[in-house]
Amino acid sequence: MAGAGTTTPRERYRAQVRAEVKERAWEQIATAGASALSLNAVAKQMGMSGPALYRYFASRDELITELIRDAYRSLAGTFRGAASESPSDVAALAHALRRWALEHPQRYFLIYGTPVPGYQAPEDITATASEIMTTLLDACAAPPSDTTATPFDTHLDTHRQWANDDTAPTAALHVALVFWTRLHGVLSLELAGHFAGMGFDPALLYAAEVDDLRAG
Amino acid sequence: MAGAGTTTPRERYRAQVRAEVKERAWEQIATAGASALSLNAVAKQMGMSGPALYRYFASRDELITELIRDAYRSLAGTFRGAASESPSDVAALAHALRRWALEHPQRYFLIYGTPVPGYQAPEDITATASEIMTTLLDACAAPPSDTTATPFDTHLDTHRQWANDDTAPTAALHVALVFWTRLHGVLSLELAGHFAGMGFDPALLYAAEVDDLRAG
DNA sequence: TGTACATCAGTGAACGCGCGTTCACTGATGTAC
DNA sequence: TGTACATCAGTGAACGCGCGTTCACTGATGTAC
Repeated sequence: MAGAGTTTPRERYRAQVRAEVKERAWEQIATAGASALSLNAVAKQMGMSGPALYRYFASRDELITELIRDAYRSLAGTFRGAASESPSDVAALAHALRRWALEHPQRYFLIYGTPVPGYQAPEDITATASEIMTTLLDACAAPPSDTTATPFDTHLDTHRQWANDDTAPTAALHVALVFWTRLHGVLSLELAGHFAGMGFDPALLYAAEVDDLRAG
Repeated sequence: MAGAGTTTPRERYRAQVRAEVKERAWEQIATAGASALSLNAVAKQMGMSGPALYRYFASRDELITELIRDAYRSLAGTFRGAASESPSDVAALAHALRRWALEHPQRYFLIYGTPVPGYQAPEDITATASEIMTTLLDACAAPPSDTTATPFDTHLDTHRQWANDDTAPTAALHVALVFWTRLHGVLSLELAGHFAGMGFDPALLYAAEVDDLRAG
């Protein structure tokens, strides 16, 4: 009966408390920004004393790193789900990305927001990050159409370390990159509120950019 | 001789100290992030006591707001300069933007980085922000070519509050917007370090996106 | 040119605060026989 | 089923820290006559 998947009640309890700590931490980040995240405040909100949390996280830094890890995993999961549901469908990935970003703006900003100088993500996180990129690249593998190669395309062709896939067509690399930068451009301005009061519908701009990915 | 432009030695001194405070503040932001900015630390670095700075700034918040104001003004100035040097040249604006962003990443992030929840910029700052947009729109006024209007174009045509210019062609609105979102997409990922180790040259990707603005 | 006064820059002490984190301890939960 | 022990969650006190900000004060700089 005993196996790797077995969990004792205590283990279950620990996991539960850890999860609640993270939840409250996200709430706090949403309210006051990531830099204002405080273990003591989280503890208070859970009706516990500050030091109690040190049973669950070694330090404030570990908690934040864990949140970043979760954010990446959450996006990777969303991408994986969308890709398996609609294979080779770049637009499906694009809309999954937008839905995810609007649903979890704090997660989005923790990943793509202002970097904190000197912070270096642990290896497993960068691994998740590149899994995300791989999923995207796979979806772009079927090139949209035969367009003539631009100078940047020829550059990309010989600078493709980032794609763990030597066989990917150059056009796919390019599409994956502009997918990333263009959609991120719309999303980050939208989420940061820079479109507030401008009048147009960001969703339509986003959709227009998605359409352009094929044509571009 | 006495006029609005006259400055007493004391006024000049005040302006000088204020400027140095801001300079040190930018350094501190570059080193540890905007949220770590502290009046006391700035004072110490200037060889002064903490309370001394209250002669020059009413509060820490006022200093930060002033930095944001300066950042916007700096970008607006850069844009104005580029636009007057090369009128109607969107690519010139694009490269001015990139140069500015690479030269002042902290300023860039203070404007376009993760927003602090609840912060509302004072009116004169939003005015500078829209001056920036106006400069951009002007440069886009000469539409690149006669392309067929997309659904988003027709949407934009009736949702153009943001353009203080009812006469701007719809195509110009669209170009200005994607100028903004696409270039911001590349820049913010680049400055945040998300291209690190990927191997390709961000400058070429940026240039390719600039080229696409005409074609798109 | 010299004196009397007002202005203002900067200091040091002090306030209250919340933070991260350590530590010795209590009490509850689980384990072994 | 009951007892003896080990494990572990959580507490409260304490530490040192740096923060923003106020206040009474000193000393230098500028102004008026």
